[in-house]
Order: sequence, then structure tokens, then C-alpha cells
Amino acid sequence: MKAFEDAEKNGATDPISATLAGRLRSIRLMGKLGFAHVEDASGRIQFFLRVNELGEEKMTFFKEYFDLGDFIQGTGTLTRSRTGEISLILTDFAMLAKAISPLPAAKDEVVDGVVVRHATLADPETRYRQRYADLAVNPEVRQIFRTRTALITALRKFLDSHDFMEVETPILQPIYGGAAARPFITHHNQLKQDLYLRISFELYLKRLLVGGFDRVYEIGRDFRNEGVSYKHNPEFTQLEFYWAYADYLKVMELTEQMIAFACDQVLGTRKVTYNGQEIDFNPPWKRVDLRQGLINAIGIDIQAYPDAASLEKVMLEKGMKFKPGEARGKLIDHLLGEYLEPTFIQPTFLYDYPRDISPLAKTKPGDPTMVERFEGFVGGMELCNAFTELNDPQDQENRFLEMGRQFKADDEENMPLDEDYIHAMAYGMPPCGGFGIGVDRLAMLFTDNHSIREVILFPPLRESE
RNA sequence: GGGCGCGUAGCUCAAUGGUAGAGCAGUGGCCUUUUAAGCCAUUGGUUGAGGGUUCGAGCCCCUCCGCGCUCACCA
Repeated sequence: MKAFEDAEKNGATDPISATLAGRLRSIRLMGKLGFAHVEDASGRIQFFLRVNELGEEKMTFFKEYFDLGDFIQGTGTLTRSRTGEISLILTDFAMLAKAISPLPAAKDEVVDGVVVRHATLADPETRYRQRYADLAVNPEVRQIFRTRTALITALRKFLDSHDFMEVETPILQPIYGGAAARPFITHHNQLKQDLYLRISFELYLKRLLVGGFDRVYEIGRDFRNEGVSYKHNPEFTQLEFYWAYADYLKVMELTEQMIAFACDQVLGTRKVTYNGQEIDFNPPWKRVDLRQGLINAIGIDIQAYPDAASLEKVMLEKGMKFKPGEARGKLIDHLLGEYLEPTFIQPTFLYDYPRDISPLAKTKPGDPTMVERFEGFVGGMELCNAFTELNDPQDQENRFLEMGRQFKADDEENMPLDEDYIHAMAYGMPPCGGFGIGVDRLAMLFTDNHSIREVILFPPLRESE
């Protein structure tokens, strides 16, 4: 097409011939001539069928056998139709693939240059169950996944260019860890051993720091056997990196740069519209101290309530609803989830977390109850989580044991003691900053989708029938 | 798991308890510059499944299945 336009500009008159292929998206036949739009991943073009060039026989064949959705190859020369659209005048064509089953066809109307689609496939169940049909008829859905892929490419490019090495660690793990979540359990027949699908990459990536890789990252799937929601999917894509000789403050800065870089690469702008609000990813992000943030939001200074009982008491006095009997850290987690998270529309780092909900993070100097940890929030949604990693094997072992005591023996969210991880750390692990981000959620923000299923190609659904 | 809502033709949607419809797609016909092509004709339904109430149920009631929203859950 470009060659044709160039030739037109230069006043060239030699016909440009071409062979093009794609899927038939519209057919308009009128006796001895007709038009059809043919679409492939690169766009669409109009085929012009005329009995003058094709002859009666081929014209009849087309009429008889071609339907919407079929894949066609056409050979001919490029021209402009009377209405100015570049079209391929066919001298021959071939059926490449037949659509036995009709696509849930949508019709496009171009009004003032804007494509208006009529009666498009819209039922979410059908769209997810038959994503292939959704993609085939809804170009904007294809665009979501192009953006998603471009996003992952950009994140990779950023980390590669900062000398991070991409690695792959086990998905099937004998002991799960690195997060507090219920795992999926599977079984290896020959080993006669139950295995868990990983809930995070963390413990394996940090083993690599012990091994001498100073900057590692992994992009892959985590599995958590928990409820689904607009921002939770049982399997989701996570990016984690670990950075030796860095702390959480340096990780914050790198995070800002990485997201801004992805914006530039993928969107060409650092301002996105999400849920009707403009979100500005330009660094620096807003930074909120967790303790101060809670004081401002609800007037509770967690420092003044050093144990669960006293904190529960003041929360009750404020008329807050919560599950009683939780550990102090869980109560604080509840507070920030309830009163802070939804208010963080613009990119915000919430930092300095209570120690007892952060068993892998390094304690803050001068305050043994707090750790050097931050979470990033955007659009009222938790996006990433990071901390200065705990690298003292004895402290780490104590934390695991502490965590174990907080849970009942049958609680699957219990973080089991990973002795090999402790052993690795005992060889010496460099101080480092670690980081994890929910790639699906970032894709939601980049594509202005408010359901994680819209950015996952094949979201899980119950079996039908 | 709880609450609310939805499920009608391939797709998008109508139908006070009284013979299930439209547009597009499909099929047949006309048409040599269309682009939601047009015109004429026409096919298409176990109204998610099962039960109940009623002379009569797409509509009312119950059970089940699926989906959505929401709450709970969730580093």
C-alpha cells in the first residue's frame, strides 16, 4: 500500500501487482462486481472483484463458496476505487481456509473516519470461553494483548539494560514460600512426592544471589489458591528482581524509572487514563510513611499500640469492622487496605511496614518493630511490593519460627520453614533490595481495564454444562 | 461461601401470564464502484436445565447449572 501511495505521488503509471492474504471481514457483491474487506494482523485492505478481470467462472465460484471469516489469497493490481479506497483488483484468488462455523460477526461502519461497530460479541462468558472468537472479531481486544506483550518486552529491556540477568526457577516446588498464600498442590508420580505450584519466586532468586549473580530477575507465573476478584486471578504474572548492594530506597527509584520507561516504550506518554482519572507515572511517586499515613487518615498512631489487644481496642472505639483475634500486623494490614489503598490513585509508595507481616524483610535500624519495606499503589490498587532483604540467616530462621507460631498447624497460609533457604543464606547473602510487581495489574493500568480477566488471554472459568 | 442481578435465533436485543419477534448474519433472486451497500423473498428457537402453580408460563414459585457485580477472603 505504501509503495502504491508513493507511486501515486510520483505520478508513476505502471500498475503495481500484489498477492495478499487474510480473513474475509465483509463482502458486498452486486452482480458482475463486488467488494470485500480482507484483514490480517497488519491491517485491512479492500479486494475488488470484477467479472472483467476474473471471468464468469471465478466470479460464480466466489459467490458460491466464500463466506465471512474464510481466509482468502488474492492476486491482482492495486488501484483506487471510485470512493478513493486503495483496492486490489483481483485477477485470481484462492481459498486458504474455510470457516465452517460462522464467526460472531460484527459490522463496522465508518462515520467521519471513526469506526463504529454494530452488534459485536459482548457476552463476557462467550468472550472468555471462546477467546479466539473474541480476538477474531474485536480488534480492540487484540490491541489489549499487543499492549500487554509490549509492556513485558519493555520491562525486560529495562532490566536487561541495567545488567539484570533473567533466570528461570522452579514452578514445582517441594516447599512453597516467599508470600502468604494458599498454594495449589500437585503430585509427582515417580518421585512419589507432593509438590506445590509456586506462590512466588523470591526464595529461589535470593539463592542465586548467594551463588554470585548480583542482579537477577524472573518474569513468570505465580499460582495462589485463593478467591478471584477484579484484581486477583489464581494464576498471574509476576516480575521479581533482586539487586545486590541496594536497599529499598534504591529499589523505589528504579521502580519509578522502570515504569516510566515502560510508559515511554509502550504508550508514548507517562499519563494514562484509568477509570476516568488521569494517572501520572512521571517520577517521583508520592511517598507516604505508613505510620504517618494512618495517623492522617484515621487518627490512629500504630506506634502507640504495640500489641494486638490495644490496637483492637482503639479500632473498636472508632467503630471499625474487622476480624477479631488477628495479630497486630494483620490488623495494620487491614487498616492500610481499608483506609489507605483506595485513596492512592496517583502512583504512591507506602513505606516502613510492621515487622510481623514482613518475615523476609530487614528490620529498620533503631526500630525493631518495623522493616524497610514499601508497597506501590496506583489506581487504588496494590501494584508492587519490595523491601531491603533480610540476609541474616539466624534472624531469618527466628522469623520463620515466629510466623509458624502465629498460625495454626493446619493453616495453609502458614509460611513453612525452608531449611535449605536458611542454609543458602548461611553461606552469606549480599545485602540486597528485592522487588515484585503484578504484571497483570500493570497491564490493567496501561489498557484502562478494570478487570484482570480482560488482560489475561484465557481466564479460568468453571466447566460449562 | 453470602447478597444482588442476568441467561430468548449464530451475534446484538424486543416481547402486561394469552399464537416467541426485529436488525445483522445465513439461504434464494436482481444489481459493473460498494464500504452497516441496496431492493425482493426466505430459513432459523427444547426462551440455560429440571420441577411446580395456572385453562394457559419466556414472564410467577422452587431446585440446579453458568456468567457478572459485590461482600467475605487475599503480602
